[in-house]
Amino acid sequence: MARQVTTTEGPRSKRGLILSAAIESFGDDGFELTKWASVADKVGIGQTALYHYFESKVHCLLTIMSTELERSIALFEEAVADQESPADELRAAVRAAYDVGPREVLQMHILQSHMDLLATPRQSEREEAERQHARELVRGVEERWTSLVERGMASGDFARRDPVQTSRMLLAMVVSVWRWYRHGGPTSLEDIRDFVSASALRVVA
Amino acid sequence: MARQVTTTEGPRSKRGLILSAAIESFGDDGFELTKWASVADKVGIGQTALYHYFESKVHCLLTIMSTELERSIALFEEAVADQESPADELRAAVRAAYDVGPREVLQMHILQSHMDLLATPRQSEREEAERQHARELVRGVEERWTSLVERGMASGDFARRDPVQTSRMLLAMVVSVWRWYRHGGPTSLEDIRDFVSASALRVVA
DNA sequence: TGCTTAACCGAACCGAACTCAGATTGGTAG
DNA sequence: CTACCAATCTGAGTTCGGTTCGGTTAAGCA
Repeated sequence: MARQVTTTEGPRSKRGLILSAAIESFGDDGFELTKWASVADKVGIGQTALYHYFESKVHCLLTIMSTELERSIALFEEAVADQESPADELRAAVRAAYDVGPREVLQMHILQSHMDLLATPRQSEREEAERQHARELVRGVEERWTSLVERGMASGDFARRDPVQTSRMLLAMVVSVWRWYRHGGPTSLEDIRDFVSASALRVVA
Repeated sequence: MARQVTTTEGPRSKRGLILSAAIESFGDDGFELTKWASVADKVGIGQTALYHYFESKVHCLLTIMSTELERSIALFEEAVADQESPADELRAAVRAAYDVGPREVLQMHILQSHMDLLATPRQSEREEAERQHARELVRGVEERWTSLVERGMASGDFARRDPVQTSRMLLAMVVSVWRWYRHGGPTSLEDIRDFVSASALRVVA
């Protein structure tokens, strides 16, 4: 019964507003705790209007996750390019990972908290497509970190070890922050970034 | 409207069976995807009988999380005790973290996937109590790792850095595994344990 | 001015967690 | 052996929130 869901953005589309509202609610209160209807309220439309833009609450969540993954990859690519050494690449990658505003903090938090949603297939076609897409992006992130590590090992800058496991450790350190970090909290992102950066370099040493 | 929920185990109590069934379902299929009623089916009781043992589906989840946290702490304590050096303590702690059977793998997976549930208060009193308890246990885990790190820094075995941030990095590496590891998968827990152990030592170097 | 279609809505639907008002059952005291 | 109490369990609802149905409104455009 494939519902009609607008995929191209019209001029008076509220898709962006819905996404922003959802990111705030999902990020602050949690996905399960936020009522889908409350997102509609925040935007100022009826609940059913949401289904003009997203097939379901989960579809909206998956969209948020994909968006954030795409942004992360883009920033990673940009940061890593034109670096002198693998060590510089690693530093740049970590720096890029924490080059975020309040909104991206929430998005990363949402992403990390619902990663396991990507593991099991979805009933609806559109949701499943979005899930596959997000999965590919996650894969892309992992591959980029792994190949960064491999470059470092090849050049002799990093110690030779299993590059997949190594990149997993690095990624674990980098993303773990989003589980507890809150914008405006006691620790600054700069401090975190520097600490993670230094730790990461020691892991590949 | 506090419902009567048995807290002491009677001889014909099915609490343990329910927990086992729930761990399997929550772990394999995910908490949100498993129908609470299906857990009742698995045990062979009516859906409503569940409420004799747990106030809600979430209460059951929180109980599983607390149980696993208690087990982890106990094993940590046992492992760390009587070690020669802080480095040995660290090795022992990592070893203990991966000293698990199939059931504990699922429990750790469930625990890690729903950590953020501990962040926001619950409506029901009993759920809230269980949540606070789990929160305290998490705090306990963090404190133990931090104090391990502090001991190492004090003795000069570990480099002097922020012990809280350091322990966060270590913990991130150790627990990140439970997000992707599945019992019977391609990588053995021994390999993982050794790799994490070595990486952890480099982080504190 | 009519036509198309993105955008929207009220009312109804439905599934799954949960409540209610009792019924069994097994151990135990008399 | 019987009466009784507490633990254990149940079928029949209720609730709540995401979702569907069957349309209406309004912006852009020939």
